[in-house]
Amino acid sequence: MSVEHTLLAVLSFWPSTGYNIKSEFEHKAAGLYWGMSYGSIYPKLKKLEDEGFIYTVEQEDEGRKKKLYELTSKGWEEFENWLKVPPSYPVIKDELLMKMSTWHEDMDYDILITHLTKRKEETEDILRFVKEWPQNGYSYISKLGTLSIRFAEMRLETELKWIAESIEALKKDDLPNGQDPHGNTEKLLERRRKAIGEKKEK
Amino acid sequence: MSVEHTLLAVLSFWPSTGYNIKSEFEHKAAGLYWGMSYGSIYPKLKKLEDEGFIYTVEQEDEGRKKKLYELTSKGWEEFENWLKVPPSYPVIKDELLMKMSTWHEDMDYDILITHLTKRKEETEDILRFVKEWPQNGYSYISKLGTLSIRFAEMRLETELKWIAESIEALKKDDLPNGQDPHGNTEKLLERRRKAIGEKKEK
DNA sequence: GAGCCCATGTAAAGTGTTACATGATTGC
DNA sequence: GCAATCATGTAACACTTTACATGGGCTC
Repeated sequence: MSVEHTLLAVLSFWPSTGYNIKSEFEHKAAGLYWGMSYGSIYPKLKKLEDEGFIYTVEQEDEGRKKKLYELTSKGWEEFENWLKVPPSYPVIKDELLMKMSTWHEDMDYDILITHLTKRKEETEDILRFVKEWPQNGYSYISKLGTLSIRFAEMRLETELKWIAESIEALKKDDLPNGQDPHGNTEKLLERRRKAIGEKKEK
Repeated sequence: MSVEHTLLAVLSFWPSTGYNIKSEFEHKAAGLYWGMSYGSIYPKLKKLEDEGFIYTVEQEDEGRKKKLYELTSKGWEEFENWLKVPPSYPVIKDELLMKMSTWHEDMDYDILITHLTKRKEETEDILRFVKEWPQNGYSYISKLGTLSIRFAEMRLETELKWIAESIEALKKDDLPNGQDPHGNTEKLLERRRKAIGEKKEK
């Protein structure tokens, strides 16, 4: 029931519309929140309303009609009970790590360096945002929110450090030794060459 | 097509069975890989075989009958083309951060400390595994695999550092100031109390 | 009046997990 | 002989995204 609880959590800050929730999640703040599409948000909001966790505060004052949702007492209770449940361990899907750790020696390292460089730029962008966010003067960030953001900051900085080290190592071809007790590196290259019918280069 | 490519990547190391792939992913190595269930693995392997990316090497020598899958030349090609595609930015779903940043001041901090402590233990377990893995003498880890593991190590150590700092801050009630230009903290507590009909404590 | 952002919603397609069924072999 | 592990597979369910439909207001 995680999407529902995320919605309750967002609504705990202040009453919001479905559209608004989506935009809040758009810049998704470096892993603090994760994205949701309208296709999940609107039906879930309706469901939460049907079940009595939230209610609509119709708004028409600014010309546009929109549906503001607010938590009911049942909604607050559900939200707070969810807060008390020990969180499950985070899931990280990092394609770069997957690719890097399955990269093989007949594949040009330069392409990998390109991937790392792209990642570096993206991470720098997010880090810049994360650093400015708690000082922009208008966003609401609670004391504990600041602690969470501190984590994002530390994590992103660690990542940049690792990227720099990795690019260095790749450029100098100064890579650490792996662990290959059964000569797998060679076997892999042989299997590959046999399969694609290539003769050994170098 | 990400699950498919993950399967090709795993098979690039050596021919494997569906069962074997699942076990490889079981300890999922700190975010380097992510889990898959039999319900995805077996149908996808069949699909990949039908499409000519992998083929079966029937095995019956050890009593048990199992289906070893190996990459075809088309499979190697597809795998390597996938390696060349710039990876998308990682998705992190961290419920602890979500809960922490939406925690409010009428919720007992002790529970949050419990969550952090649990997370600390889980992270320590994984870190221990990650550190021993490249030195256990039997696992195959390529040079680039070692670099990836280095990242996992750094990330986990950063996390532990942040957890320690956060627990300290919570215990001493020495939290950083947030950013609250519109008095949202108070508004939130008022909305909540109004909703659940509680009078202000403290 | 064209294009863009605000705003709500749905149907179909895609993707994945859970739970079960089945059966052989190994270790105690 | 019984439990655990090895091994393959599927059907039903859950969950999400994609793509579309709709319409008002704002700005140039």
